[in-house]
Amino acid sequence: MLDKSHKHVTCQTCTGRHSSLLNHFDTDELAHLNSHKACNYYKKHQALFLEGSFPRGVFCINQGMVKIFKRGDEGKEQIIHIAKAGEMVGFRAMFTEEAYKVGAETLEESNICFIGKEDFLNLMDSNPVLRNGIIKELSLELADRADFITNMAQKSVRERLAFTMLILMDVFDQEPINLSREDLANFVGTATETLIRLLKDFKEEGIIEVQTRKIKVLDKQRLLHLSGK
Amino acid sequence: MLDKSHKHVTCQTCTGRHSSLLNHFDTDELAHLNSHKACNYYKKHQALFLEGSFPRGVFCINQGMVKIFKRGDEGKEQIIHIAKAGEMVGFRAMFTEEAYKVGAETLEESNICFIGKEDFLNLMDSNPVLRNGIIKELSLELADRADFITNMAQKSVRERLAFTMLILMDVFDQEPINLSREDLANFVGTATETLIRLLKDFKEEGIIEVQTRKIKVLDKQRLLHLSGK
DNA sequence: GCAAAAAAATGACGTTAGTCAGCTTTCTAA
DNA sequence: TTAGAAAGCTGACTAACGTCATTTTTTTGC
Repeated sequence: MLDKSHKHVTCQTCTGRHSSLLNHFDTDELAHLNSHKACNYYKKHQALFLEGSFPRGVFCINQGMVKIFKRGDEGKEQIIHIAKAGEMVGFRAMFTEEAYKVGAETLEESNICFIGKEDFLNLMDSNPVLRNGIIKELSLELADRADFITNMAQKSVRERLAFTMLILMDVFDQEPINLSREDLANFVGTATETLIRLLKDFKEEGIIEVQTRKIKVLDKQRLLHLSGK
Repeated sequence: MLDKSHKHVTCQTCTGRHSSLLNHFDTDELAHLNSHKACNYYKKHQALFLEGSFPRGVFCINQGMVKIFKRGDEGKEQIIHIAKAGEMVGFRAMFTEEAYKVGAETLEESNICFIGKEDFLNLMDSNPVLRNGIIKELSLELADRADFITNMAQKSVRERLAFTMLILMDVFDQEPINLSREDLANFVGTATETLIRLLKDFKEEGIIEVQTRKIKVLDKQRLLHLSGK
């Protein structure tokens, strides 16, 4: 349980920052950032922003996990990305000057800071390292998405599940994967029932171990092999 | 047939430029750009760059069309995007400082200019409008890709074909869609045989008219409806 | 700690779309 | 102009996966 009263995370001591786009900030910049941000506790399943709303700034995940998703025509979610501590979300739409094309929601209770649009754009203007970091980040994500699309188009659900579990192992670090079956299905891009059946197969094949909703990977090698890499 | 001898397209008179990232350039900038670029004639099916190679600059399409694609594990291409006159390709990987994750190849004979990495990065450094234009472009493409992924995951092949044809109507402007069945299948994300069968259905339903490989859309409304928008 | 609600699991069934094999039309280059 | 190659097309078959209906388990709030 996170401490809800501990509202002000300080950027100077934020552990996620070191692996983030803000990792190169110097003392002055950190102080400035720290005084211009707002810090918030989010409970599980709370929205950061909705598809269709307009961006007012960027979110910086201090602790927790956030799913980025898009709703298809029948209302089914497709999860595009899961962001973890140190990542920033919500800045892409800020640059397009359009409404969000995706939504963002916490997967667990989280501490998330907010930097207003003005402040962030000013930071970018005055800080070429941040600027270039963002350009690089956007470009990396584009390459990732090309991969995602190709997987969706050409791999079986079984292969995609293996691939998705490898991504999730990275997101959950050493912890067991802890997502609802529905979220998992919506990330893989399949029906919940199909996902459940495949999980059962994986379990019977000794690839994973399941405790209610928590999934522990026993055989990463097989996942790598199954996913076709 | 393009004039192969006409090797030097001048930026000042390039028609595609007005709808491109370079549309705001002033006289001096254009002159500088013009003298720093190289212009090349590409024949049909010629590669601009290969997956795995390293970027040396950006390509600016003066005339023609270029497919951007990624190869899946079994070697099958997945087309991610089709770029037309006025678009720039190849700059995304330049920012990541990694090898290309996608390949690019002309779909028809084309005139394409090349701007070296150094020159282009210098332009970006000194020109905030270009810089912001690129950030915006990257962000827009990311939103597009989220859409693409969701379509792939949730729509039937028939729906995806309708969706793809709408995109292609835009790419081919008023001309009939002119792609090989294989490229079309690789864009929709299906087997060539399935694509051919669906085209036949569309034809019988009066949605399209087919002349050998050229496809003319007769009923855009139905496509919109079919694609689920 | 219990009742209600939500999530997970299972079974039966039908459809979609992929594969393979063979045939026909169109394009290309000598 | 024509032969060979490439692209396009068709048919038969089947596996993968989605849907719907129902049951079981887990979670949640009082």
